[in-house]
Amino acid sequence: MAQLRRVVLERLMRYYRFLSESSFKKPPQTVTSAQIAAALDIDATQVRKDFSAIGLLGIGRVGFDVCEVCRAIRVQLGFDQQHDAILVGTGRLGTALLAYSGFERYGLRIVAAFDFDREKTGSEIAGCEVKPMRAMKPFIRKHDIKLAILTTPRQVAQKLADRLISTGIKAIWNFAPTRVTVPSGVLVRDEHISLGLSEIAYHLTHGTEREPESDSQRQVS
Amino acid sequence: MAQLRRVVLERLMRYYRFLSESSFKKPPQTVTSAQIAAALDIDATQVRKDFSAIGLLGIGRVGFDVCEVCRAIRVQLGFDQQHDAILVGTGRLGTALLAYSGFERYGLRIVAAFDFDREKTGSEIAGCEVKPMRAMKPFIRKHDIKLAILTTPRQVAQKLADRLISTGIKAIWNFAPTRVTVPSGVLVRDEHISLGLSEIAYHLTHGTEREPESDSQRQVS
DNA sequence: AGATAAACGTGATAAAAATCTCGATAGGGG
DNA sequence: CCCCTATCGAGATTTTTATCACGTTTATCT
Repeated sequence: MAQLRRVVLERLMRYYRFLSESSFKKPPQTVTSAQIAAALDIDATQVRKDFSAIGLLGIGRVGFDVCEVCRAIRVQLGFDQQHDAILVGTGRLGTALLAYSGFERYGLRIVAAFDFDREKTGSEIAGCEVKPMRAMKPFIRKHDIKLAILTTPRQVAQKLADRLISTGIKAIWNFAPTRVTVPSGVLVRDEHISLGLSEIAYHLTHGTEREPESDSQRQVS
Repeated sequence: MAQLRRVVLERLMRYYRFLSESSFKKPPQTVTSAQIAAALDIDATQVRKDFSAIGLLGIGRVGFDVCEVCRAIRVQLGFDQQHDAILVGTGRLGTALLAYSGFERYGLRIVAAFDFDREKTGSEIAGCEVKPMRAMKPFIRKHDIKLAILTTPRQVAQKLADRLISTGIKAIWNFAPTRVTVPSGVLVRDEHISLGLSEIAYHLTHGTEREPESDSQRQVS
């Protein structure tokens, strides 16, 4: 199977969330591409193409089996496998992520948190132990951790990323408000909330006068 | 000037952050498109095209004036104007956003927070008063608020969005883990962190075997 | 001053993403 | 049983986004 592109992965996630939350799991447990398309504001053809890309076939006049779709997405995105992660930086955002229980359904479990601050180490946040930074390297090695969630201040983000990678981390989910550079073979996903602000500020500043050709709902993501 | 597309706005934000943080503001205060390109992993031509789109011209053999670039981006993205926002839902993520002081430089100020929880109302979070939900409508009207930051649980997000819009809100920055549907003329920016998880989980599950055609650094977002 | 080279602006081109079109398939009603 | 139509699959097309190619501008060196 060909490499799935990022846009496809993100749409798969959207389909998955929609189908998990929706009432389509009641009998007859089928959904059409048009229904998904309408709910998520995506073209129906696009939905079918994405499904086709992960080997899902629908049936004419019926649609797709919801359970089968969810299962296929789980397999593709690896939600069935348990991924243990550590979190680095227990500021407010780090704390919020530790407390968020929604990751478990995607196979993600945060097994430890690390911080420089002596005041914090030793305590627990949302049932997760906060350890001192010097304990990080042995912990990663011992538990063979592959993913780190970076929620530190901007100034130390790159330095910590380097440290994480030298210890064997293969993916970094970066919430620090700066870009992090990594060698090939390691994945970084920068989650800059400030990018969203560019669109919002622009919209508020330049008013609502977009081309009025469409009266449909306006949605971005 | 033509409508700027979302990808362009996001890149402008990245340029702005990079130039604000960087040392290019020292004399001679110039930067070349190639320098920006290298730092942000964007093609240099793209940088020049984006600058050209907001009316910025560089000079051959020199590059661009850093101050002028920053000013132009600020003007385009409206960072010079003050945008007052309210925050709805003072859970952990809401609290983290209230405490984040980085928005001010983009002209965004959170002037009040609202919550259903009687325990929280009346208190202050990071210097921002938490008010009861029934005070929301009069507050929006009185202060002519145009932007709301939505950090509620999934179940109430749509209902509150509807309420916000009926009161005159023109843009919603949605951090609730669900999609929010709005009428035309209102902007929603959904900030789903779980979308990032799709890419990370896929990478961890399917290993690092991407096409090895490029030995450059791997960076997304 | 003229040669040189770094950097720009922009039209042309390529690649990626989204959308359209249409023949095929399969339930449901007569 | 056969028609009708909702739905699918996938090739063709369009739109958007990114990259290339190349002529122009401008500081620096001799």
